[in-house]
Amino acid sequence: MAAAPGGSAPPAGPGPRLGFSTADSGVGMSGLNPGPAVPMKDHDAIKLFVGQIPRGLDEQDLKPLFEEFGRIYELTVLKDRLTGLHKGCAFLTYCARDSALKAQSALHEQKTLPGMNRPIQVKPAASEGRGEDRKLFVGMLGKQQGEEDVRRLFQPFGHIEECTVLRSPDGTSKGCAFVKFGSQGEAQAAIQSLHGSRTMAGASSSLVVKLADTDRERALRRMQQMAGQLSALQPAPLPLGACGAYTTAILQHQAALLAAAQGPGLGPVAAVAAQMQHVAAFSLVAAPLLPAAAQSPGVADPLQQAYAGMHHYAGPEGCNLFIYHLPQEFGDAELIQTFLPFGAVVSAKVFVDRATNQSKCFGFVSFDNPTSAQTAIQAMNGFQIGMKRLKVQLKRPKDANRPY
DNA sequence: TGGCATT
Repeated sequence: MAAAPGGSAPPAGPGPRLGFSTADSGVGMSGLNPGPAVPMKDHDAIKLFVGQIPRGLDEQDLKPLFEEFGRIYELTVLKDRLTGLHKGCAFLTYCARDSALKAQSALHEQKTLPGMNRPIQVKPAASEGRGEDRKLFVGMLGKQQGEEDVRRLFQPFGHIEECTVLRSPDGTSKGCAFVKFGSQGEAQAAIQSLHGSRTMAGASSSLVVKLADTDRERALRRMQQMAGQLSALQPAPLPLGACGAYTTAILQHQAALLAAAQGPGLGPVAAVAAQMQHVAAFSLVAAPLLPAAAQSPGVADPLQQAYAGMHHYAGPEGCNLFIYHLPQEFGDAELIQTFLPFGAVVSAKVFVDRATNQSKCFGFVSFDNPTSAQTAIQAMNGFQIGMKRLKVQLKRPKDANRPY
């Protein structure tokens, strides 16, 4: 009855939104233009949670208490979704951020409403987050796009508190950025409208707009990355393991080839031995570093130097291979292991379909010198695995003309 | 026939 919204509202003009909805989520459409009939709120407005409200008070009763601090944009008493019972609390958004701050400092724990045992609570709603819920990670940007370009893109959705394009030490963009909005609603609106909506010039896929990692997620990601790099650098026990069969077959094949290439006098056994030494030498570099990594992952140490090679990707032209017809189950680590015997692998990447997480059965391997690349082509091009034969050739340069 | 990234 008193619940009828607008029942006693002023007949004309933009009045505050006094609702009785069972709003229980901070996510709303309030970031979008509410239209001419309702007041505008600032982009950096804060949604307040109001607690310790007597059950007898509805929006109209509460309005005078809060209006004292500024114009109200929205005031909603929370009701139980099923029973419709007053839950003793409300969400309150002022048009101006400043009003919310004033109301909070004047009211929070400062007075107790009639019939209540505890003082009123006025504080930012949990949905406002601590900043994490308003901060976006933006991926698949063009490398030439700077902060201003990103701002232009996100400006329509609200007040941008901070905008940072991630860059390598040399200043080149990593193709991603962080954008922090004034409110969670604005951030959500940007995600809805922009994620996947377009492909920026120079990007390989459509724009990514999502919530940024929390600190905890970031720490987890770090650990996973480190684990991945360790497993890639650490050759699996050769006769065993998930890809043992492949590795063994490949080594035998390589042994035969090398034996032929090196002429008489050096048989297959010696060739295999030479490769094992190569692999062993690699292990000697990696293995002693493992305990250090486990104990103090944050310390800058030789481990980071050992990995440094994996961070600068492109070898010069002639060092990069394109490999097609990889087994479906081949990942980066298997690719590295497969090509490690031919030289120092600077990077190896199997391409994965983003939607399905399945390998696309092709990838790239970069060596630190062209001779290793050529040796790898000679040894591995046409190498049969199951029904398929690997195609191993120099990667086509970016600007190469594409034959149909 | 790449470099899909997390201050």
